[in-house]
Amino acid sequence: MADTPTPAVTISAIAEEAGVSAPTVSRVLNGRGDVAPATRERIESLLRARGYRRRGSRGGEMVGLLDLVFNDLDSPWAVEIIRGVEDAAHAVGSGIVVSAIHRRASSTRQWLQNVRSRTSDGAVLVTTDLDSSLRAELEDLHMPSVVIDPVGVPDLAVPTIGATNWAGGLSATDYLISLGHRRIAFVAGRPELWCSRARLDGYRAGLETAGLDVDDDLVVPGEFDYESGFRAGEHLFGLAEPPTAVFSASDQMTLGVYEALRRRGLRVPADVSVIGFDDLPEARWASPPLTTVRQPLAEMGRLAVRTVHRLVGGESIESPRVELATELVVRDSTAAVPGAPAR
Amino acid sequence: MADTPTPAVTISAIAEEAGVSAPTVSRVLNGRGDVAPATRERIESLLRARGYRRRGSRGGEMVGLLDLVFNDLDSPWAVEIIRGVEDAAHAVGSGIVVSAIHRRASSTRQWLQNVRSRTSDGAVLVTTDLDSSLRAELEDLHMPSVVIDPVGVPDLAVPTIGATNWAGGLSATDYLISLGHRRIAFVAGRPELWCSRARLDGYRAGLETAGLDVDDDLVVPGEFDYESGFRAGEHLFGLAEPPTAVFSASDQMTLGVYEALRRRGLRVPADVSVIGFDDLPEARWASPPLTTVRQPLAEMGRLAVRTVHRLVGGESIESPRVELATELVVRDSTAAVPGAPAR
DNA sequence: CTGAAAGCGCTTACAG
DNA sequence: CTGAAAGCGCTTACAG
Repeated sequence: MADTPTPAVTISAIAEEAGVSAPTVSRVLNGRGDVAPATRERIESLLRARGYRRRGSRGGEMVGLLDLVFNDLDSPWAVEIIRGVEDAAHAVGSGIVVSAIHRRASSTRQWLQNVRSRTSDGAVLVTTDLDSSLRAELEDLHMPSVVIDPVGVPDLAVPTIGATNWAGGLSATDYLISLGHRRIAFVAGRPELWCSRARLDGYRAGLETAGLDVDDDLVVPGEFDYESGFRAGEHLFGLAEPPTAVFSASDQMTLGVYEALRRRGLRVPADVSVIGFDDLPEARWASPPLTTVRQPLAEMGRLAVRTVHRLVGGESIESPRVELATELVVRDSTAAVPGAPAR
Repeated sequence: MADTPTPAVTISAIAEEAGVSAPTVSRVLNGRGDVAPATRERIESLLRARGYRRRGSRGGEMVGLLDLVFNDLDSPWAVEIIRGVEDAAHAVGSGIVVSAIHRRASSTRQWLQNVRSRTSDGAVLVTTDLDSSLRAELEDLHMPSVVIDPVGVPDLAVPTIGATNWAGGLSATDYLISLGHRRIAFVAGRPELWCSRARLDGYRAGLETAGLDVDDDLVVPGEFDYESGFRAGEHLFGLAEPPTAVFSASDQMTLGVYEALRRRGLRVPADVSVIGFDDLPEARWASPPLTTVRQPLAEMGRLAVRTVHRLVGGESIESPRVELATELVVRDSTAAVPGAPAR
């Protein structure tokens, strides 16, 4: 996607290639109705193929705009990323255009049209699942772009930025073990995403390294959201032999676990220790404040901007994927395993 | 700020007025060094006064970009507003450029420069305190703009959108009274902001209407953030005669109150009822889920976009300020006052 | 439906 | 330091 600065794609270049005059191409671009369907077709595909972008009078100059694209904006990490991206973009004098691909088919077209016409210098995509047709359309825009991917899709042709999910899973589990816990449950994330798998594997590795068996009853599915965390908590503490600690693959699920525990009259951390993943602001404000594995989302955003910027400047990127370190943040939701008192 | 579409401010118009040639103005605009200081000065002030904006070849056409400006992005309502603004902007085919005025003097200049050069069609400002010099500079940009103001500064020359803070304060208090509470504390917000005053007055009105005295010991200062809420909670429940209910002027402070109560071993809502203000996502995920006064932030964002759009189109706005209704959202942090048992 | 011509807003050498 | 001239990318009547 990071094509080297090719000889300016202008309207007249396209016109020549299509065997028409410049005004005709202009008409197509501006959606005027009076163009023969066949001609329009030919010109449109050429426009796409060559990655035509409006540039006004001043040549190939940068326009000082970066697109920041989310699948949708409800994700609780959205702001964290926006903050990092805004910060880094500001530092290089760029503005960021944030948008969400609202997943109605019709508006995707409209959205692409908008992106195309604002001709920003590059794009940062934040997305757990870009479907492949959309991906192709994005390529047609010929914008240098990088994907921030807190959840890990390591198979793109585009540079990707993630976090060390496996190591995060390991460190949380290690910590719980160091506190004396032996029955440690894991609430997993959306199973189709790589990061879920990596966090789970980190958890398993932690147990195995300590010589503990992985008890499949203590590994419960989740969807990353509050509700599934709540259900997981209900299930786990309905068990004949409940865990003494719960590690969940997202902070949101952990908040659901809190609520399940509260309803059963169990206390964090006196009765049960709990660890989350992400370190969203809500982790700090939970009661008790939540021990969690921090994902450096803002930093990932900053790196993404620096990376697109290098692509815009024609540099090539050495590694197609880089993962930033996660870090265990210990707060008040974890404690040594309760002595041995029957609960 | 909403000037009617005047006869195109072009480089040559400015040149003529300044008594120089167009290339000279162009040089000033592009920050070339080779312009006499006096000339540059004259041209710059003319540029500002006329509200010059780069437009490329296609005339006064709209560019499909709206600036969305925050003081900074840590405010927990930022995303809510972004979501509403993005949604409405998307609907009219605009992109939104999100930025934060990082409050270092130097970068404000830089930021204004960026805003000027991207020539968006209008601006939505979200801000609790714009200092007046910045306000003046913003006016120089000659962009139609509206202020979203969850905290209420009703003295601007710009259309403002807020929420019914007083009514919200009243409804929360009423509800607590209806539950049988008589000792109801209020944790106030930043005292210099109008909204804080309005919420406090709503609380007072609620008590007075019910024939209850306002006990000044139960009105404690806060700053809207978690920490001040925590301190307020510590204070309130260190009192000889603590309240049976606490209403705070923000959800964040309420989460601080939760933590203060938890540390004292008091339960929500069995021992103490608690109400917040804002209805941020964290309210739903608190444990127990928080009863709170909802501020329709996304809706305020949508309305802001519709309003700038009308200004861009040259329409005039009937009311300089509109307040959207707040709404009490009852969840699990409130209950009838505990019978009479000594605690 | 399409092109030749004129025009617009801006910028870039070039000369002084 | 500044302007006259040429040029660039694009669009707008106008004619056919």
